[in-house]
Amino acid sequence: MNPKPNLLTQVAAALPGLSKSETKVAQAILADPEAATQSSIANLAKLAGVSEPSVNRFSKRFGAKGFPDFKIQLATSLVSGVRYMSQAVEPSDDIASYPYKLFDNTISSLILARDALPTEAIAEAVDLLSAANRILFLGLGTSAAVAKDAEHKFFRFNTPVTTQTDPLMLRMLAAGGIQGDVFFFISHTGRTKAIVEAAELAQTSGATVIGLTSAKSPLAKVCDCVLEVNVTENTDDYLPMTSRIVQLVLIDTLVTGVMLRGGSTLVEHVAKIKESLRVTRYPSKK
Amino acid sequence: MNPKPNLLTQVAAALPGLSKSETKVAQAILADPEAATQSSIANLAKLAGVSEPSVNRFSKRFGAKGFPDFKIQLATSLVSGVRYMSQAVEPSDDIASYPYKLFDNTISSLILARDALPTEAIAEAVDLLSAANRILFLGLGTSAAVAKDAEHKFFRFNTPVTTQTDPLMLRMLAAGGIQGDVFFFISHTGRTKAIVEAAELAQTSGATVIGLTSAKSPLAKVCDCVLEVNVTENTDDYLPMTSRIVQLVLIDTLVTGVMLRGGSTLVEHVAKIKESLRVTRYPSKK
DNA sequence: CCACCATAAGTAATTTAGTTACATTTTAAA
DNA sequence: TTTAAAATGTAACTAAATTACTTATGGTGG
Repeated sequence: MNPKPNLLTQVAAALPGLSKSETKVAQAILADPEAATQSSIANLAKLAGVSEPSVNRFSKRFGAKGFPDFKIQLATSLVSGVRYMSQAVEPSDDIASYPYKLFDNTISSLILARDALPTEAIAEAVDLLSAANRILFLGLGTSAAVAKDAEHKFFRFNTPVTTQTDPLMLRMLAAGGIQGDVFFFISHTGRTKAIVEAAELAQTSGATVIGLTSAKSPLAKVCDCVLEVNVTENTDDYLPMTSRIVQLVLIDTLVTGVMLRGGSTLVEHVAKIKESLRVTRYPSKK
Repeated sequence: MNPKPNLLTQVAAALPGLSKSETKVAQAILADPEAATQSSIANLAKLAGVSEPSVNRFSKRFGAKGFPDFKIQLATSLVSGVRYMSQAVEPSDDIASYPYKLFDNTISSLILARDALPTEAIAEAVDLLSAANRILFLGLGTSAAVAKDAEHKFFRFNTPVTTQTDPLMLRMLAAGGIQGDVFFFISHTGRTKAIVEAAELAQTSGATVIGLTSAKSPLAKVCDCVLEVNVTENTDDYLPMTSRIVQLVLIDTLVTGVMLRGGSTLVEHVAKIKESLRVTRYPSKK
């Protein structure tokens, strides 16, 4: 089952019930688990100040076949995460499996995305967004929700922000773009005609065009700055889900980048806006 | 630095450049990496049909000190994830650090959320949503974007779906709720007055009230079914980000649950809707 | 086309690591 | 205080991994 008890946690939890030398071993491991996965049984025994068999017994107590096996389990538990290459949801899945599969899939996608972040493009996009007089987040369908979220975030800065989902309005907006405008197009496939056409219009209008899309897509070709997000959705029958999550986190990254660039002034401004919401809420107990 | 190359990926990537027996070893490992972490060098050598030193050489080729070390690295790489619990973004962060921090934070939150999933509540919510005559996703501010996303997802089913962000409309909607309506309120804090009041109204109107919020919040108290999401945002100065991601993935879970419950009929229905979008896109090359 | 060198793979010996069996010590109870 | 059970250590043993060395393979220049 999925909620895997973390070995390190287990060791910590078992501490009170352990014997003298076993406690020593546990403490030695807890002190530097990383090192424990690297050292031999002799080394760890010396470190803990006990004999080798004590370490061996300790290992077995925690369900390992022996010390080497224990080390492997320990190494695994040091990485909090998900089993790699997660699985697609199947009709046979039930409540005990599909929620975990979904979370694992999403987490995997984020990990893959993180390991292939287009940092240069991010830096460039932050520059462009920071310098913008007006920002327009444009996406259709699922990407509309992403655009809306981006609007909410960027709205807190001093720059005017707009979103639009009507294709005709989109065309008009794009055609009327001027220098200082940043058109931010969002499309997972990068092949939605209305979006690509609007991007082309915006491009010729003199505005800056940023695309949050997959590499080499038609949309990517007409952008000044492409934020590549390559997520392979493993859902043929079910709905695409993980790509927009990655998009959202990437937008968080941009927001953060713009804030960092803006310095304390911007941070204060945002804090003021945040504070304005306080009265709309019931006070927190603590 | 952060982008840690996954050992398994590395092995797969190196395949073309490997010698005959090394390829055999690689294939044996790739065939069942899990098993490889458990077996001895002799065992793996036999499995791959090569000699033990070949396996040893193979291990060293990938930067390990020896075979046992290789096994540990392999075990670690099977669990891809985040090493340390999250760190807050600081003003001193630059492009090389903050994007990774943000992704890591998000991933950590998802892992924590996954390990504390309210499965019973999810199952209940799936039942309620499946049986609904009408579903209303209601959230304000950032949660409005989440509601919009939920609407997009559930829209694909046969059930009418609505979102609303105008507080007055919200009150009226809630007051006019009837049996068969499912009001789905989204609020990270669970203390937004407009939302809590609407939930109270909906509750008395006879409709079903589901809340996607944090435990023990005012909103949670007035719900028939509470989907608890406890994410501690570690952003005082910066913006809250990770909570909505967790919310979105939880909504994905509900969508999936409803689909699984609906069986092939519903899957076909969704496929039909998906197909209807094809003509709005430029065709994919392959 | 052969010879030779370089690279690759295997064999066997050696070394290292880990485990087991047993002896000793400690601790707690009678 | 004696005794038995649990805990720990010692030393012998077993298994695993590594190294050094030998044999095979494949490619290149004579």
